[in-house]
Amino acid sequence: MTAPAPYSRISELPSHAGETVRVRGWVTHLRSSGKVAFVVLRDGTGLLQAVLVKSSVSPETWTRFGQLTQETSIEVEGEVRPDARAPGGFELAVNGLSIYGESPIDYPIQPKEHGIDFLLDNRHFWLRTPRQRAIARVRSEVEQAIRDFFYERDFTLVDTPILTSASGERSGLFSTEYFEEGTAYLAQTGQLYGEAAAAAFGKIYCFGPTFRAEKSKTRRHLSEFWMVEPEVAFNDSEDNMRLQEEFVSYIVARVLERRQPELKELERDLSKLESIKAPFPRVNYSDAVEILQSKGSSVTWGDDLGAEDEAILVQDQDRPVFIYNYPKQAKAFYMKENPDDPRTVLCDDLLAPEGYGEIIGGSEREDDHDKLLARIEAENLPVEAYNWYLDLRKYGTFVHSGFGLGLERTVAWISGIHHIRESIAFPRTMHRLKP
RNA sequence: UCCCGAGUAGCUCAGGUGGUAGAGCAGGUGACUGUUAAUCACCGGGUCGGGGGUUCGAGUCCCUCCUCGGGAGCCA
Repeated sequence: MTAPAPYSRISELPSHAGETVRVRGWVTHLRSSGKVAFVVLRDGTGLLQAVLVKSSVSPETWTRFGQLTQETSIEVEGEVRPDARAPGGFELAVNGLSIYGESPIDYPIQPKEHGIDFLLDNRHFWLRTPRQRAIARVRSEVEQAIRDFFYERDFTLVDTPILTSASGERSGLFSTEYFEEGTAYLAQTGQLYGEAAAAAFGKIYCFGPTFRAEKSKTRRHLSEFWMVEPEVAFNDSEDNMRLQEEFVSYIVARVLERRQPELKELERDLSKLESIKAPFPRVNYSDAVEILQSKGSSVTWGDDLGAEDEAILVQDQDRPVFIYNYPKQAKAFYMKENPDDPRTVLCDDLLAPEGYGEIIGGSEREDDHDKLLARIEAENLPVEAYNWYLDLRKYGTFVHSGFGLGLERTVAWISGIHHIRESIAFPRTMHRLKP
């Protein structure tokens, strides 16, 4: 009795040419020509064409081929051999086939066009398709690049709470009951906690899911999205922007270096990514308003910039653009007043090219206790919830800056996909909680 | 919340001026020894989103509700 053939993943097959191996996976295509049959299977590392010749397999094996349907999970055993006609250049000459789990004929995803509602309802299956797997791998690479970037630069990762009492942003909050403490809110940002941690470690970042109950229905919004937020003690707003452009350039370079097959699957124009190198253009908010007005926009000084305005500012740019120092009333309470123009705050938005919109919002934080307290009161925020945050300005206040980068927007931009919902495995949008 | 658009077979869609529905793919059966989203022949498949109205008659016209999509605002 001989030992069973070893298992191999599809990507490893070229190194097993001439050997007999077993491969496990899911059926993606079936073709039959009477006495020769082809099974294409997927195992997450690639596609394998397995060939069955009726005269050289057992009758039982031939019968089992007839029972296969799309997405049946199977094991095939056979000899690996090079063949130019096979996808990947190698195929398996099958001598054994076993079925792990059958798949009824009503498997919903077909190799054809589907509508978006149908695909989102079947997201758990949609993930199995080549394009969606490519996006997910780009996302995974972006996340790893984010962690490596900060690790290499001696930032400490600090995980911040998701259940919070105070919020950092003004937009919609998800709430839930919290024991005897009243209402808790799902975090919209980890920033305030990050600021506390920056005084302990100097350089920190947090990275996790954040929640916005905004009733937004656009291709740039999710109600649950991932945000990475570094916070650096003694960085001013200029240092902050330099960190941002270095960070974004690093992420793009990493994906270009390691995810070529995925970018090819996504038909991404690589030249658009290759030009993403620091430094990025910087446009002062006031200058931006003048530019926009000269191009016919109706914005007036003091307004936040709308989606159309942002599109105008990035058109013809081959890399992201900083818009910095917005009016105070357009921005959050924690941003530091600009000493050179107190109507504005020291902050920046980083707008991605090709119409992907704002991928980063950053600022120097208000480090003056009294000014910060005045802003909290002016916004009618509950001061008692911010006492600990105000304490940071009372006990050894320090210049510090940080920013938040939206992971899904960044992944959508790098992948070149139209809608942000495909950049996370199970998107949460206004009208979708399943699957 | 506001402004558009769409709901017809499992999926993607077509159905001038009202006369109770079609195609492609998927599925079933058969043929084929090298297929690449195989090909060819035949077969089955529908509460036309729900409700109300006009009409002899509504997928089609009117009202209403629901669902979904696109966009705006807000933001990452």
